[in-house]
Amino acid sequence: MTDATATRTPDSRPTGGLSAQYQPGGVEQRRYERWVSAGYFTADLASDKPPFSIVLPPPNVTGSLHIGHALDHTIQDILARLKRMQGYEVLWLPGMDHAGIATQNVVERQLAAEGLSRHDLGREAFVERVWQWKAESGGAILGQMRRLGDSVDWTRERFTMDEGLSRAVQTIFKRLYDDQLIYRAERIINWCPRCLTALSDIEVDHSDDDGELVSIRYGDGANSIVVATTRAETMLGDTAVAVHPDDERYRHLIGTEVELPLTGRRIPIVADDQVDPSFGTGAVKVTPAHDPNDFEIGQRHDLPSLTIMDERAVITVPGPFEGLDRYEARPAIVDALREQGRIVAERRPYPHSVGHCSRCKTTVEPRLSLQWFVNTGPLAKAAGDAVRDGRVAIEPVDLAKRYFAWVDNMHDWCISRQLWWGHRIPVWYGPNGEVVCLGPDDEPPTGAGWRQDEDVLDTWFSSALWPFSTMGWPEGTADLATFYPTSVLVTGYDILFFWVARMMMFGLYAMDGLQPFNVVALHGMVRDAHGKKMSKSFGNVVDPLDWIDRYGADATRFTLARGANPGSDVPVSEEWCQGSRNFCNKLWNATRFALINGATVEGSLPESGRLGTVDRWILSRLQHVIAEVDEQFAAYEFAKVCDTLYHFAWDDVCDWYVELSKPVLAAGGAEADRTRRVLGQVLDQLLRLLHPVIPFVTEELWTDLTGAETVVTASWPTADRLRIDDAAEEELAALQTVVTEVRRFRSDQGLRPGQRVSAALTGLGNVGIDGHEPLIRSLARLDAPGPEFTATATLAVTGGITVDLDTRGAIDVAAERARLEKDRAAAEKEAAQTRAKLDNAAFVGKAPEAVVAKIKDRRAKAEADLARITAALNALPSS
RNA sequence: GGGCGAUUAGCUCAGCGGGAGAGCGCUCCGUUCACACCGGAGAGGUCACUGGUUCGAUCCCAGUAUCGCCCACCA
Repeated sequence: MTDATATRTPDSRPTGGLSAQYQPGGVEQRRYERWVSAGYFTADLASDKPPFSIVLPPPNVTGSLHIGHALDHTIQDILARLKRMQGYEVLWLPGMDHAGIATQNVVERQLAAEGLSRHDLGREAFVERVWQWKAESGGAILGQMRRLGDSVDWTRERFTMDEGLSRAVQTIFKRLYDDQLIYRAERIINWCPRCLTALSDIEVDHSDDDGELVSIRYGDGANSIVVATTRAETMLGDTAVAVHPDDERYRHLIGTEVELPLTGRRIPIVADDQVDPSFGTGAVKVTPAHDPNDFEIGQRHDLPSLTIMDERAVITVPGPFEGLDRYEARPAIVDALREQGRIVAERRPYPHSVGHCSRCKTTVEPRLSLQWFVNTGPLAKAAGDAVRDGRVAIEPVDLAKRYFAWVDNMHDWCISRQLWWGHRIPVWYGPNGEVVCLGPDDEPPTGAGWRQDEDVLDTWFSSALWPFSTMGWPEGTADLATFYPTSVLVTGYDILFFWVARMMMFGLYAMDGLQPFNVVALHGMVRDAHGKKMSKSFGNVVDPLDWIDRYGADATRFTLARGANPGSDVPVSEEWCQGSRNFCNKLWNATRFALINGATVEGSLPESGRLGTVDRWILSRLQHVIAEVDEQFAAYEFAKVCDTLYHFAWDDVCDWYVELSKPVLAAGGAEADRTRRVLGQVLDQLLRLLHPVIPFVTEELWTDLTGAETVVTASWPTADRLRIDDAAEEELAALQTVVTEVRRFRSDQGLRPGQRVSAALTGLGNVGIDGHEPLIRSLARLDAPGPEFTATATLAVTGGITVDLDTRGAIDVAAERARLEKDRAAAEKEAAQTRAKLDNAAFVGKAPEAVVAKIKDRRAKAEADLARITAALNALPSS
């Protein structure tokens, strides 16, 4: 012991004698650096262990890790550390995402603060600037991961814009292009007039906004028709009015033309099934260039598409509205129409669903535009089938429904973005309309007039390759051969569509049908103590570093893991984090106690036959806990793992086993030696079990306890059936009941804990704990009856055990009577209930035998209790 | 407009066909030599509502109400 302590600072040592409190700060930093330098986290390709691999969902290089990342990383680290201990060769591959639009926005905002725009810098200089920013921001994120304790393989760190990953992007782009799964087309896409780029469908958030529904008369006299719209400004681009073919009101107008107000243009009235006759007037204005529905109608009827706004949603139609923004144009046009008497009805407010850019919240403008798309049909089919046929399991299974709903109804994916930060589309256009898609090793065409496509790819395009691009694809690397498919993907359900589905599509496509992961373990979002979403505006955001600074990484991790039920959101609060900190401290002190008292892991564990009940009991409990925790881990039930270990550590080990061991250790001798060995064993195993969740404090304690190098690579405990001891567990349960009953009596009687009371215990032999009378006396603070012993109170404990106490007038008879009467009422109720059940022939006839037997036991116990309590009541002196 | 989920102690949540649980909070007692980031004892719930199935329902089924989430091109 003294040898081991010599090299440590006193206040970070459990046995240092100074600190009764665990100080995480220094320990965590020191331990982490040692783990990394020792190479514990580096996956070894030469290993003959079975592989276990996880790729870290790459955080965006924008900004820093938030508490949601901390949850995501904690869960992955738990799995990585668990599997490492279970004998797998673990690869947990870290990295970051360039996060195209998000990062570009951040840097553009910085530039704006300097009064510059990206155009002032030019493309090359701007991209250079983003790289600089990435260097700073990325470094901060890596630092945070170290603070959390992430056991990632730093030698394999990747970035989505790395050389290698860029090759992967270009390779798969070309392959998809050659397979005609990528195409360029003019389509209605979601356009953000602020970010000035196209967006995919899932980058648009819909919300109900207040608008105005105006009804406008097109044409004059008998041939006029009234249309309703929330977007009056788009009427400048109308090229038709559509009605339902069966609508009697308008049948006579189909095929005729009306004059479009304010424009002097005449537009046709067409019949289309898509029109709902019951909505509004049953007549729809058709603006093919600015509405996805209208675009489809336009296609069916061969209507022209008139683009009336530029990329900033400013009206470009020559005339009085030219130069007006869409929101300025709307009232201006309504006013103009009103002047002409064409507004026949207005409804305001009129709430309707409007799409917003998920990045900047600007209202999206549907826009006809030439973009690149992925033909998702065959890819999505494969992605759905892989889950349907069980090759990929989604945990929890409920969320698979959402997954299917998405992949089975997927639209083509718009992948081009009018940004500068990202993977440039590897397509070149020639002077005579040539289009060439280049692979990574192809030389760009030379000669006058050739130019590369200006656009970059959706950031999720490269993310979709992450599980294999990070391992060296398209080269056939050893990493791929060993670690692909990855074992499990851990991520939040919020990016099931953004990322998971797309990794499935591209993984199956690029890796010849091999899925990117075998299991998708989805967790929820971190929320505040009242289940509310965390948001900056609400002021309830938790910074994980703040908690790590004040309570330690272990406490932060435990708090998150403790709330992580599969698929459900995780509420956290500072109070709970304090509770987790307290738990770590409890372990610290329990181990300190053990070390002070000479607990050891040396030598073999004595056979059960040589151990006392208490030792056999705690070892038996330990086996149950190991088995439970294994099951819970296998089901990704991290909250339950934490709960199981928390209660075993605190209740069984600290509150009972340590207390019960004190008199044994104090007595010394061979039994004390055996208990020192058992105590060492229990803590050894407990600390291993806890290590995946709280790696730092367990490392510190375990290495002290065992003298071994590290718990990181220690073996995972296995449950030993032979140590399960039902008899010992029953005996301990009885012992605990006796002690608790006496304590309750003392508390009810207002007897101070220090006040000695002599008592006679009888009936302990009924449950085989007569040998433990000294222990019971010690825990319940009961003296042996002396020569002048007089029983003044009788405690009837379950199981036929009686405690006669000599309280010498200290007893409050009225209180004791009240207490006993309460107990009697409870016993009576229980007796009556069980009796009624057993008297019910239907129950006895139909219920399973075990249930009936259980009820019989309960009745017998209740009746025995009743008899004893009644006797005790009768024995009470009349007050 | 579809789909999914939730409703259990003051708060946040487990549980789930046969005796209502945890953490935190609350009350009382405590300077017992691992720990006051502690120990001991306790209070607190007709398990949303209404029906049904069953010997038996917090748990299964149907409906109702409230809340939440996801998806959606109804002008």
